[in-house]
Amino acid sequence: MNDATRAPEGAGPRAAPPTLTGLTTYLLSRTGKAARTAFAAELAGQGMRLWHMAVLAALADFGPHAQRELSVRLAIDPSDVVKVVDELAAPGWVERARDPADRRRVVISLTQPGRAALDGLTVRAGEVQDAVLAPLDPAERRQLHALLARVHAGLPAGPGAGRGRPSPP
Amino acid sequence: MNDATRAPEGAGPRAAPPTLTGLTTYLLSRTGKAARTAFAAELAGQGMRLWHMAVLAALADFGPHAQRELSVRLAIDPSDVVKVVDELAAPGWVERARDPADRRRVVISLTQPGRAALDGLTVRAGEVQDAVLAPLDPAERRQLHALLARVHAGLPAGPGAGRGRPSPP
DNA sequence: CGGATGTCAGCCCCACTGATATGT
DNA sequence: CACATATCAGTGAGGCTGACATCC
Repeated sequence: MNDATRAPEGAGPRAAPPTLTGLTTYLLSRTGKAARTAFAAELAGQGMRLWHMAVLAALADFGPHAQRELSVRLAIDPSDVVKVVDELAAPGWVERARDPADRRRVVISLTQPGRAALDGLTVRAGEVQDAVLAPLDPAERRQLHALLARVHAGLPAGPGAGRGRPSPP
Repeated sequence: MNDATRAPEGAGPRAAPPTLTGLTTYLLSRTGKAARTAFAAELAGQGMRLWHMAVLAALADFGPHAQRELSVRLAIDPSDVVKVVDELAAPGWVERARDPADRRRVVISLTQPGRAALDGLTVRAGEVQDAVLAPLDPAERRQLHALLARVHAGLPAGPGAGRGRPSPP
């Protein structure tokens, strides 16, 4: 913002620009990406991806879902749900079954091994979180969590909702 | 975590799983992605991308950079710096010049139009941020910002740092 | 609605060129 | 000083992945 025409080589060449770090959304995006990447790497070691855990969590918390319900709840594209469920069904962590009441619907439900797997993943997630939030003490972590929860609750809707996607006529 | 084997379909089919929302890193990732996506959409309307603004900001805050310095500071791959600088140079927002002292180095500097463009983008970013942080009052926003700044400062390093990049011998 | 396929952007790795520094 | 070698900056091509659009 001033006449910083000098190149401050000795003044920290790897510091991020204040113009960016002054934006909370930038920090949000950066830290969020770091957290996501770190945990994705953790999952990759077990041949899994983030959506896999998300689906397991949704099934554990809310019981069986139709695939479309999963896509709505997790804000994931319906096209992509197929593969994720496929890959979760292969090791037997979820099961596809026809809804007895409405045989058109395919209901996905969590199996016991699936629940056990989710528990393991949750532990891993906690470890990664501990590393990411290392600079904060417990009280601050609770504070951060509470604030983020409110921001998260205020988010419009799924993935394409942040964009200019008004209700179609 | 408990015996939530009941399927509360009628209890909010678009609520996120508590197993996930209980993780601060999940909220971080989610809100961060929302912020990033929203602003990226804003920039897309002007034919720009996020890295464009990042480069402009780095140049404005710290003065001219060699491309490699940009790549280090912004944690962006050197290969990708080329295109970004290319696209910023096209409208005349930045200028390339060979360093006379070391002709390997190409020094990028911000032009006046570039600075003006950055100012405009900063305003847009503020608007998007205002929308994202709508649920929080000013004091809470400051709190959130301070916490995120500390987390951000504690992040390992650039892009490949989260992954398995041990120190070479 | 479930499912398959294709496109597009972002991120990253690698190989190549030219300039510089270093060693004999 | 000349020449060979190692090192580093910039550049381009390509691969992998996640998000989204389309069609059956």
